[in-house]
Amino acid sequence: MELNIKQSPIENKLPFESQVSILKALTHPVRIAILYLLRDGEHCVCHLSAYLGFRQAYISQQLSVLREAGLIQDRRDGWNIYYHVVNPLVFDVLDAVQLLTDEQIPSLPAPQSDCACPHCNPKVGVAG
Amino acid sequence: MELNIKQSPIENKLPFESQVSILKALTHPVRIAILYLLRDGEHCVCHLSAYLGFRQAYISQQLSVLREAGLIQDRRDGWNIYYHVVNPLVFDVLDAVQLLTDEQIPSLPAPQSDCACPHCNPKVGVAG
DNA sequence: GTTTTATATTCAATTCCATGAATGTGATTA
DNA sequence: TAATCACATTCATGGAATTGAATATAAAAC
Repeated sequence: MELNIKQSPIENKLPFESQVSILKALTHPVRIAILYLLRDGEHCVCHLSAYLGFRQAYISQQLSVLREAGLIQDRRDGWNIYYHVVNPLVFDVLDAVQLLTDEQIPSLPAPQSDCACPHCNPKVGVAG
Repeated sequence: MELNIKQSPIENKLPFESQVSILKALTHPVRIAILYLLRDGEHCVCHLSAYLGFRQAYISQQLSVLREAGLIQDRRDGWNIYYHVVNPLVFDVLDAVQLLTDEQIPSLPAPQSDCACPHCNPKVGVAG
């Protein structure tokens, strides 16, 4: 592929389109934070919402951006939908950006509100 | 730093702000192409303009975005202004994104128009 | 000083992104 | 079937990014 930007012969696509679309999905503090939370495995939406302190609908909006970029996938289990990172190479991108900026590595958050999902409350509240 | 997004105690800044600002600067095909060209060393604006096939003013606009993000710096030498990458770690970011997308690595471009800068035409045209 | 040369900036129009609010959907339980 | 639960989507508005066109600037040569 040539670095000639203006025309790309057949497909009429700019080069770096894939890279740009990935980067666009990453260019958002909440979405980065979601990926950090998913670094230790899958989490349900209510979990992400509780830990980040945002409304569920808002988290869903951000999840949809990451999902449409192909960075995460969902899996239903009963009432909950669990999200996980498709390709852990995305963390190499985040790590590289973090190294470049030298911004501190965030630690795992304390939840901003209660999370009632089975992952957070295993086998609690079953039959009183 | 906590992953709590909504408030950041003193400075009233979101976490990941630095990362996001870097990623925003990278989220553009022409700017990525410029960085690829700068990977083999500094280049003047007319060189970048000729090789990428864009007007000089447009290239300057994109350069200013990269410059304000702290990714590149300029150096004047006579009539020309040469740009270079400040921190080569930025290429680790680009490489990581490239690995993630599996988009082909672009080769060095052939120029889209003539470039008359001293780097491209060393000691040519001096005194006839 | 003026002119030239390389580069930078401003302006304006359009398009794209962010996000609160409201509502919709699909699986589950009864 | 209806009700509930977790989650998704749509809509509307404000703000930011994009980019062509025109103009400005700063250094160099005269």
